[in-house]
Amino acid sequence: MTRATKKNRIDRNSPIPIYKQIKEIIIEELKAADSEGHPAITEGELTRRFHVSRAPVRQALKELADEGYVYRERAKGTFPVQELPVHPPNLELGGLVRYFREQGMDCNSRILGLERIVPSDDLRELLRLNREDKVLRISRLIYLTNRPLAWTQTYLFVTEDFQPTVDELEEMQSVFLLLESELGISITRGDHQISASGANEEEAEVLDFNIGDPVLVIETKLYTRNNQLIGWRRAVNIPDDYKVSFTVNR
Amino acid sequence: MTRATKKNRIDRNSPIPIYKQIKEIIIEELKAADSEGHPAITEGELTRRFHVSRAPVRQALKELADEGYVYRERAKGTFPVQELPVHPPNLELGGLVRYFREQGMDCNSRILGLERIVPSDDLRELLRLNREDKVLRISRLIYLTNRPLAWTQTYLFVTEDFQPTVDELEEMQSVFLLLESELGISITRGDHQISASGANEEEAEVLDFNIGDPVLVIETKLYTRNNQLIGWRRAVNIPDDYKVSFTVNR
DNA sequence: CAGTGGTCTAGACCACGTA
DNA sequence: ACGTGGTCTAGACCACTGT
Repeated sequence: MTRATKKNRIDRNSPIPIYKQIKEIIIEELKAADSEGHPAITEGELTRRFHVSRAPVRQALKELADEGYVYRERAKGTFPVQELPVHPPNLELGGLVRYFREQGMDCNSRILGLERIVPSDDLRELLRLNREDKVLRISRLIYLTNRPLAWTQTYLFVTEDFQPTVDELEEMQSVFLLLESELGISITRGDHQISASGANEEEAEVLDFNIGDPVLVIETKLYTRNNQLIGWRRAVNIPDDYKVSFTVNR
Repeated sequence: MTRATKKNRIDRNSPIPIYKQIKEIIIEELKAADSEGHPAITEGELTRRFHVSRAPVRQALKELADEGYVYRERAKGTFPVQELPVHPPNLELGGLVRYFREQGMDCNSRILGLERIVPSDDLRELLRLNREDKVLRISRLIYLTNRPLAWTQTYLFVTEDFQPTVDELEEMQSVFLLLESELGISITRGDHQISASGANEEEAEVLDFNIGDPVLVIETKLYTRNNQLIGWRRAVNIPDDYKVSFTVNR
């Protein structure tokens, strides 16, 4: 720590829980640390520093460990991970365009299609729909520096009164945000399946790619908070620019 | 619940923590449930049933939620997820062969190469090695029903006295298990990057595939428990049979 | 209103690592 | 011997949901 004034106070009147405040403070300090020393955070230290009990301190450290900021070793201590985790939201749901923009990259998207259709047999079966049910289909092409990056097709089983416009969708950058603000439905779980295949004719045309050239396909089952399967998405990605990265801790 | 005798007792003398015992019992009951009713587990119910305090019950339910067995809604309750999670260990580290075998599938593997080599410049830089350092390279071809499924090349920076034989490796099905039992080093974190590409000449030959046909490539940085980068792995997978699947909860 | 999960307190005992 | 994180107890108050 290079001469930094450390925050030693928790705001007990804040609506933000104590453990979250502690988390934020620690993340800030990890970022500020010049990766030289090994500040070795301990529970005792934090309880004394903030005058709180162990529970919020433990919850903070637990979540930091889960998120890859620190690792904990019994009887040794809690240590910062060298490279702080970055989270390209490859597999988060929505918000890809916004993420690239935040990285200062030239990224935008265009809605290719927006309609209510009768789903294919496979999709109807997957979503367990009746014969007469229709789904909302949103087809979106995402560009990075003016070159196609990914083509996503999202199918949602929602009430007819959810009628987003193309403008709204391009504005919001994510159907899911719109779903949340308009219907109060949030998508909180995604079952992803990643595979590689050769671009078919349609995909090649949309992505301005060659037929048969390898593309990365991510298919996702979309679930609401109460774990109702509400939709499905297929994303076809140009592999040169689009890679999925993430971390698995054991 | 179809007339099942419920376990209502925790073994307080067991070395297994209470919350884990509770977790196991709940998982069993979720599996046994005929997916009809919605047993709605609550904290109060469990504390009364097992005569324990809230802490272990909360820890059990928290982990079950993290693992996708249940979801929790404030002021409403804790509810089972319809489809119980399955965990194909695509991205777990090692043990792929064992997994397929447990599924009753005909899966085996062959060691194609096992040697200590001077790493490429890229790899040396990635692992931050000195010019004279050597790494252990293990090349393994995995078959499913006698057809090539995946080709993995694992590079580990370990002391010279770790000298596994081909037999040991084919026996153990995973270098990582061997590492753990021989040197006490466990690999606990993997940073994965997934992409698609066309098979190059070498990959095509090894996998008995066509040059340029799409393959799924998973490159992984391997870390020990103290988050030391100890190795790197490149897995080239036949996409018809090998898909990566996993769940993201928010 | 009673019941739920979310947060917090102030203690306790333990296994394990370091010195 | 001492400090660490892991587990547990027995309370407490809160916001929110259902009736």
